[in-house]
Amino acid sequence: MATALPDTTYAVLGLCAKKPGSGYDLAALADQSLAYFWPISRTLVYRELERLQSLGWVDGELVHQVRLPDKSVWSPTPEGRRVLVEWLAQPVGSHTGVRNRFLLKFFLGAQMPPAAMRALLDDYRESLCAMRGDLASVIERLQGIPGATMGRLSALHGMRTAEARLAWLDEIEIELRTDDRPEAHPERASTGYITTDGGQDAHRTRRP
Amino acid sequence: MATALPDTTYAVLGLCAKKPGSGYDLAALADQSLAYFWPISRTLVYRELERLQSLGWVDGELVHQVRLPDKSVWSPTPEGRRVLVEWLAQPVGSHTGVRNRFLLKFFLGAQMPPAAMRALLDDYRESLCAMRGDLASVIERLQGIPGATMGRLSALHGMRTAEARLAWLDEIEIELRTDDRPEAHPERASTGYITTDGGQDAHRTRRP
DNA sequence: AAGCCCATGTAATGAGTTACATGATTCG
DNA sequence: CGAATCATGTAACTCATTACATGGGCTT
Repeated sequence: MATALPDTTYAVLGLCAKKPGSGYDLAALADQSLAYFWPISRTLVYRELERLQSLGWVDGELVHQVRLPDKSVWSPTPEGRRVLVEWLAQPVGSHTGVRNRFLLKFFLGAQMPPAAMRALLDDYRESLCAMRGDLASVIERLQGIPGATMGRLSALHGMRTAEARLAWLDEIEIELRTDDRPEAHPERASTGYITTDGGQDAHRTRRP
Repeated sequence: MATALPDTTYAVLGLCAKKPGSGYDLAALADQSLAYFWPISRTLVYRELERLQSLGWVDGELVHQVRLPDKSVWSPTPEGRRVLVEWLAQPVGSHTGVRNRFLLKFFLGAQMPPAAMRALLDDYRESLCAMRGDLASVIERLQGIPGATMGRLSALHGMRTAEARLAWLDEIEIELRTDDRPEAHPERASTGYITTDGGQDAHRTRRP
């Protein structure tokens, strides 16, 4: 078997399976839907369509337009639909390489002056609130619209996540107010790393 | 101002600010801590150290060892500490390009036969349970360890997120059992996209 | 006249991964 | 004797982004 294709390839395939369209169309649609949890740039859409075509998974129908440029409307081939369903059915696994910029800063943030940490947390709270609000209005709008179920439930997933993280902010607020942060002096502190080896600093260089 | 450096550069800088060490050490530490929310491969650590050195943000002290290979122990320069704090203080923004492989499949999953959707959800639940369990034990172990506060709270962030998503699974279970999924027939259905334009399919090609 | 929309790309750059190379030491 | 650990890389590759190019039509 050849090297596994990137998820983005299947994402584009899935998009034109939902609704056939030009590369431009699909990119615009991706930007309004998948972008929340799987951003794809316009250029990449074209590249993936090229690949999908060479794999025989999509087929382009040239559509002439009078006041607009001609375009190719892409839809999946039967084979394309088959591999899409196959890919969808494969388990997702837990380590999906999720990157969280906030946590990165938060974890390293013991170095920060308290005021900066304050600002970081406030900023995070604000963006979570905004996200919750946005998603709430999306959900409300999609209520009862046939065929919008998956979109609405995806938005709900994001909203529940945002809510939980806001609750987390309240939860840690108490703990950080006690200002019990010994790691503010890095040279003397334990690393505080999330390890599974009993709390000792692992991978210490063995001394001769 | 030159192009912004990737967050990973600051991540490595932050690591050796927490605890100076060889590239090997830092990679191992990253693998036990940051890997949960910011994975960095070993090779990349070396490349970033090189860059950090050329920027004058870290300094390497050569340490001779008798039974082990010599190594360079990296620590941040005063300038390095300054830019680290500066970077930490910058707001994180909401759209951090978070990718969620599960949501990608879930959203496109209207195409799937119900059994495959079932499998996808069960799989997701299982990995969330595992994650919650792992993080719970991490948190318990870090209880009361001085200097482990940030690590513990980061783990708590992950646990709360996992809990909320498990609750989301329960929440949607009811809705999906009704089997009201008109988008199972893509050709006839609305796209169900998360848009902000009033629920109509946007970017339709204007007809002449 | 300026500027956006539709439509399709090219080119350059950069981030990140995986596989591989090397070589001493130490553990089972 | 083989495997793992410590230590530092090189090489090749791929995903993804950003900037740029082109050009007709429509809006203000």
